Amino acid sequence: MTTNPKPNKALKVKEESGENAPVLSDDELVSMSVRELNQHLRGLTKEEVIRLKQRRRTLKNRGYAASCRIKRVTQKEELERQRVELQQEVEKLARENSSMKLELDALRSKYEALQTFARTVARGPITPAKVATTSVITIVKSAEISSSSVPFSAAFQLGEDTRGASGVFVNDAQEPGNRWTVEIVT
Amino acid sequence: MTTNPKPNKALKVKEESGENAPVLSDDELVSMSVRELNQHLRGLTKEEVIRLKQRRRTLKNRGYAASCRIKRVTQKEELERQRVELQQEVEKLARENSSMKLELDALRSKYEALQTFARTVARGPITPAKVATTSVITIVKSAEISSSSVPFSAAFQLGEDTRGASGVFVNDAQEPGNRWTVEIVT
DNA sequence: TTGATTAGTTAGCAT
DNA sequence: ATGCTAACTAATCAA
Repeated sequence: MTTNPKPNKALKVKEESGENAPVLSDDELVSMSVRELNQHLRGLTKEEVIRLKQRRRTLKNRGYAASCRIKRVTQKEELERQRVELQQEVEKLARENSSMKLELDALRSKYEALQTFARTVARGPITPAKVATTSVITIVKSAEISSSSVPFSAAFQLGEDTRGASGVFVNDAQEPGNRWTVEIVT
Repeated sequence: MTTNPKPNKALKVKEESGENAPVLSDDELVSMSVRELNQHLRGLTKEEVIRLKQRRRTLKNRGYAASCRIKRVTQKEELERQRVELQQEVEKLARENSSMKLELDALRSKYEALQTFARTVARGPITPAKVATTSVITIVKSAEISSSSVPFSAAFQLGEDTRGASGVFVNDAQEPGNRWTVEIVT
């Protein structure tokens, strides 16, 4: 009764109407416009009209149910697709992340090594008597409210009593009135 | 016929059997074991047995259909939950990523500056020949949010091309990690 | 009226 | 026999 109710009912209607030659098939009936349907309804019993309309409604519902199922599985597939996509993105970002972490560590090591070297070198030539400490000062331009600041570093040698320092720094676009933030690293 | 076939059928069975006192309710029938069912089947017509078994099957199927739908929506909710979770993870990783990128850039700048300094120092002591201009630099300690800052001045000699400078400055309580704002007056 | 959705029914497959 | 699922039907809701 579930798999093939169409032929049964179709035959029923045909027999009962028994008037026009091309008796309505399910496809015809379901895809007919209301106007067309009314034309086919001429000369039919009230009961027959009702039955035909009901069959049409049932056929329509069958289609609605089918599209509803299709929609359901489509949405599910879409969700699964997104899940795979997001998982891949997570993996990609995680890879980038760990490689950057490595790069950062490596650079830190290089930096510290260079720092050690710089101290060693600076201690020699430049008046060994007064120089007691060497510091690296990071100067960050802060013209506005941070954000697009151009970091830039310079090195200074501090005086013996840590109350004086001299050094050399290089920067670009050095203009009067500019403001910088200085971080004394060591 | 779809919404309430149970009471009808249940009554039918009751009336037809008309033997045992507690006529089977749907709940009883569907939750009964096969052994129990067989006991209730004693003294019934073959047809009645078939009908009862069929009703039991239908009731079971009703439950199966319900659990099937529940499973369907549960899976869908689970997929959506995972989607949200993955999206959050992506955002988190992206944030970590960009902050590390910034850190990396800053460290690269520091590294290059230190490199420049190291070359300068290694080349020999500060060469007075290059100094062309003298500037006064005001350094203001800004440990917190300005306000109680202690201004303090120092003098620097700027390089001829304004791309290099060397000088001496004095400050109080010079500690590693402090932050300063440097204003180049001239 | 039309379309979408839910619950119940049946058929069919698999265990 | 039991459980699950697809398709269908009817009921119901919304536009």
